[in-house]
Order: sequence, then structure tokens, then C-alpha cells
Amino acid sequence: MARRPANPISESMDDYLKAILVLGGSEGKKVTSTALARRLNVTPASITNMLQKLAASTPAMVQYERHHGVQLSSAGKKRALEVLRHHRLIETFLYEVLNYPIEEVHDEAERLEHFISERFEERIAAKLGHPKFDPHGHCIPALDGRMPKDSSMRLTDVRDEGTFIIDSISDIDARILKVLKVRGISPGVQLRVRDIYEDHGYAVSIGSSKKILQLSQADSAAIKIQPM
Amino acid sequence: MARRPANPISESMDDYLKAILVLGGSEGKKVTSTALARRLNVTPASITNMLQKLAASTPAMVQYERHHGVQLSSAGKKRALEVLRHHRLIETFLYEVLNYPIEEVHDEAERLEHFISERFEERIAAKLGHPKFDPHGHCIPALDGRMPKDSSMRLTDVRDEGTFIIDSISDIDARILKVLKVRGISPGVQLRVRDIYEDHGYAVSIGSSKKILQLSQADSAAIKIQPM
DNA sequence: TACTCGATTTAGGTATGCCTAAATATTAGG
DNA sequence: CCTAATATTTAGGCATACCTAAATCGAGTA
Ligand SMILES: [Mn+2]
Ligand SMILES: [Mn+2]
Ligand SMILES: [Mn+2]
Ligand SMILES: [Mn+2]
Repeated sequence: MARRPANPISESMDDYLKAILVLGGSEGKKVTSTALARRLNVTPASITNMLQKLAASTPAMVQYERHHGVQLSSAGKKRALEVLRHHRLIETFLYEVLNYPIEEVHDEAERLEHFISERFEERIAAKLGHPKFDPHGHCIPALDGRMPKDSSMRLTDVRDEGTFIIDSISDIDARILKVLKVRGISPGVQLRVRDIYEDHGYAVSIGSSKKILQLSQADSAAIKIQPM
Repeated sequence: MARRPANPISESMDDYLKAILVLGGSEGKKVTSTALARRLNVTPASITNMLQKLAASTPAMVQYERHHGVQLSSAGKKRALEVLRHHRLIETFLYEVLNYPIEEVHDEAERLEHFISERFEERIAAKLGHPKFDPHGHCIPALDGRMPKDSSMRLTDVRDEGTFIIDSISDIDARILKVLKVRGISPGVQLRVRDIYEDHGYAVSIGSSKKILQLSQADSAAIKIQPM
């Protein structure tokens, strides 16, 4: 499709950059081809191909040394944050303005993030009052690309009983998102860890409720928390 | 890009179908390759190529006989109306909800129409109260594809002085759209033809104003009217 | 009924982005 | 330090959608 060449950065390139940003964390750790391949659902060969292109573009979008992983360059990071901002603003918009069920916002945002204009971005941000967080609890990069550092931890790293605040829920798996929603597990809610089944999930309770909920390992892996 | 193959109808195919619908009018007249090439800004060779594909697909999207133009099949018409509905709903949404200036809605809609889900379509339609017309005065196809027959005429077909109601303004040229907006020319407004300069435009007045406005031929060609 | 010229199609090529299978490089275990 | 298993890259292909240049078609005129 040679017909939308205005911007030299393609939809695919954006998805790769975003994946590198998320997998590399805010510290910008090196990301392996295999990790990218798994996340983007393409073969490792395709990853190599795209990484070569991203490294060769002007300006370079990544630093890439074969067999040793990739990192975003500053141009790549800027672009990735821009797309991430689109994604999270759109999710917030779908949820707040169009009343989407929480588990449906991600897939729609994943597509639209590549096609909205700067004007669209600006207008929905204004309509939403320039929100800082999306409905999953993830923070939305500012226009200048700045983003407060994330101090949350994974529920699956918890080894002792205790009380926490739910920071965010992973938006990737709609099924899990819906299961957790039904059980009242969402960002900002208080979560008490009652029992730990090594690598097989947790028993928790929500808010001041005494009711014990069993979370599978997969469910638990989707949850990030803050100590109270 | 082999990665969004879920729907066998590509973005490009949609644009071709929509163009055939609009150029062929509601009567479904045959459309020439050249007309399509001009409208879609591609070479005639590319048109031939795509028409062959559209005719060969199952179900066939067009009836096409080489050297003799194309028409939409019923499947093609259904699809074209679906995309046109997306387009016009999005334009209305941008205008009404996101307060876009009228001359900016078209380009954004032209892109987004291909990427919104049925849920998005349904939600914005509901939010807008299931509108029948877009902000340019064009009617929005219903969910089932039905659309009232258009009884408007072109301003440029007017040969005698007289009074009309502005039916719609072409959304294709943002510059003209803005010029006309500034002069108060928009759908629903009363327009009086004061003078006719054969193929070089019109002198008109708006509403009950006495002020004479000079419209170039290009400006006039963008306006459709109804007799009062 | 031919001719001619504009319209249309065919042929051959480019760029993306993806895939599979066959190398090859890295790294961890012995 | 060597080797085997694993990770990664290279090579060769496919599909989409576009383009230019070279045929070819067909409608209107002589
Ligand atoms: Mn998301
Ligand atoms: Mn995406
Ligand atoms: Mn439009
Ligand atoms: Mn379009």
C-alpha cells in the first residue's frame, strides 16, 4: 500500500516501537527478538527484518546489534510514547465518552491509535480534561512525552499476606479483564492478600469485604499493586 | 501488510467501491476507468487491476466488462453503503461531539471509516441520536443500507434567477468548504441566484440579506440546491 | 467502411511486510 | 575450552497495491 506515505513511519513500525518500549520498561533495557516475536505474533525472522529497517532509518529508531537485542533511540522513544499516548487516550475516550465495556477498549484502540490525527488527539484530550490515567490504571504520556515513573509491583511478586491498592490491570487479555471486572477488581480498589499458592495463584479479598476470591496465576499476573 | 486479513475486503477495495457508488449515482450508472482514476488519484492501469480483482472476488463486488465500465453488484453496493455510513457518521461525530471545523471533518473521516468497529459505529450513532444527515447535508445510509432518494440539483445547472434552499455542499475540497462557510453558505440556508455568468460562476445572496456574493465556477460546483 | 486518437488494458517493476526453511552465532553445561 | 541446544539471521517466496511504458481497443469521422 504505497498510498499513505506522508509519514515515513508505518503502522507496523509503530507497533514494533511500542512493543520495545513496553518490554524494555522505563529504564530502556535491551529487548530480545524472541520476546518481540512473541508479543507481536510474528516470526523471529520478521522481527530481524524490521529491526534492521528501524536501525537503518534516518533518524535511527533503535540501536540494534545483531544477536544482542534492541533498545529505542531517543527518536524511537519519542515516537513510541506518542503512539502510547494515542492508545491510552483513545481507551479513556471509548470508556468515558462512548461507554465501552472495559474489556473492549483495547482492541479498538490498538487499531485506531495509528490513524487518528493530532487534531483528534488534542480534541479528545480536551474533552476528557487531559486525563493522567487510562481506565486500566496506566498512566498516559504527556504531550511532551513525559511520564511519571511507575512505582507499582506485580501481585505475582507478593510472598506474604498483606494489604495493597490495585494500581493497574493489564489490558492485553479481554477475557481476564472481564473476569476481574465481574469480581470487582479494578484500579484504586483495596486488595488484601489472604493466601499464597506458590505459582498457582492467590486468595484475596476486596475492599472491606470478607469474601475470599480465588485468583488463578494468569489472573494474578494481570494485576499490579502498590503497598498501602 | 498481510496482518489484518480477518476481513477479506481491504481498505483500498472499500475506497474503490465507495467511489463507484458516488460516481455512478443512486441509479448505478456505469462508471469509466478514467473517472475512477481521477477521483482516486491513481493511474488508469491501477484501476483496471483493481476492477479485475473486484469482479473476480466471491461474491463479485462489481460487474465489469473490459472497455465498458463498471457497476456495483448488490454485494458491492451493500459494502459501499456500509463504508459511506461510517464516513458520514464519523463526520457528524467529529463536528457535533468533537467540535471540528467543518472543513476538517472529511479527511479525518476518510481515514477512520476503514478502521472503526461495528461497536464504534453503533455507539456514535446512538450518541448522535441516529442522525439522518451529515454536516455537509448529505444523507447517512441507514443500518440496512436504505437511503432516501436524492432530489437535489446542482447550482451549476441553474439557468435562471430564482430562490432555492441549499441542500448540501461537497466535502471534497476543504478550501472551498471554508470559503463557503465564511460567506454563510451552508445546508438549509436560503440562496437567491441574482446573476449568471455562463460557466464562470454566479452572483447570489443568502437568506434575506441584500448583499451580493460572487461565487466562482468551482465554488458553485460544490453546491447542491432544492427549489423552494 | 476504414482511420485515428483517446481510453483502457497488459506487461513488467517497486516497496511493504509477512512467512518457512536453512544457515549461523551465542551461550550454558560438561 | 568445547559442544550442543537455543536464539537469531539469511535466503527465498508470497500477497497487496501502486507505477510507467507499451500494446490494444473502440467510437466518431471521413
Ligand atoms: Mn490497551
Ligand atoms: Mn496498534
Ligand atoms: Mn466526506
Ligand atoms: Mn477512505
